[in-house]
Amino acid sequence: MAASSHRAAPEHTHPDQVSVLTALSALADPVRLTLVRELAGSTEWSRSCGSFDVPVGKAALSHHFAVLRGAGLVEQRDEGPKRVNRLRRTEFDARFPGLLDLVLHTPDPNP
Amino acid sequence: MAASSHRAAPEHTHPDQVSVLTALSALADPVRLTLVRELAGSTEWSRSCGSFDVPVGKAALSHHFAVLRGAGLVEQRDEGPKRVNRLRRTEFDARFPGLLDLVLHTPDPNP
DNA sequence: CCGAGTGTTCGATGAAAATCATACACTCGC
DNA sequence: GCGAGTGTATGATTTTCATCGAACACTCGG
Repeated sequence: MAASSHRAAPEHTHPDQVSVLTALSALADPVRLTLVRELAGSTEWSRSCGSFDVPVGKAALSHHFAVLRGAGLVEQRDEGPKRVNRLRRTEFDARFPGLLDLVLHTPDPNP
Repeated sequence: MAASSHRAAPEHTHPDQVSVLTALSALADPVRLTLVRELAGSTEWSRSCGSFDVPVGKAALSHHFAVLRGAGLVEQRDEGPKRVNRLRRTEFDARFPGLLDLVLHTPDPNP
């Protein structure tokens, strides 16, 4: 039979149901910004939650991924014991054109 | 002689010195989002701080304008006893192309 | 020179959000 | 079925942020 997880599938919010305020709030955090950027530079479904280089414990990390899911930014799927991620580029771009590009390609000012 | 204020001129931050995180954080607040939107629909320098329809006291309002100034979103000038505002559209657009348009023209999802 | 109008500053308060430590749930290789 | 690896849930702590009230500063018209 098909290999399937007995674990509860994570709840996802489609970008179309996300308000501007929620989208901005989700991105207005240094840790989540790092996650999104690192995710954008990786192949889809290639990164598990624990594979990101952020200075927080795994509980906080789990929380941040929940926020990103709720903002329609990230999709997750269970793969064995790991939960792998994908940036919802096309869907999010359709809802908020240019926002991801901006966040990904705008360099910080010189101090 | 030229009419001049003896009041301390407000400190302004140019959008070029603003980080993505700061810009997003400034916009990720319901009150400030309202201010920016209302400002976008008005003639430049036509709105004093107190002329906005937001449900906060004047102390909080003053704080929000300080944040908007710090994010390079708003420019202020003293005009008599009032402090009048202007949305820094061109400059902010040059630094964060599309962000203001997005914030101003993206409708909220149907509940 | 007063008084009304307008904003800012300060200190305190309260609510929201991030974080942690711990305990739990699930998957898989051995 | 154990045990390691991975992520979630819960509860407590901390930090951050928005807010308010009151006091203060400035401008202008009388």
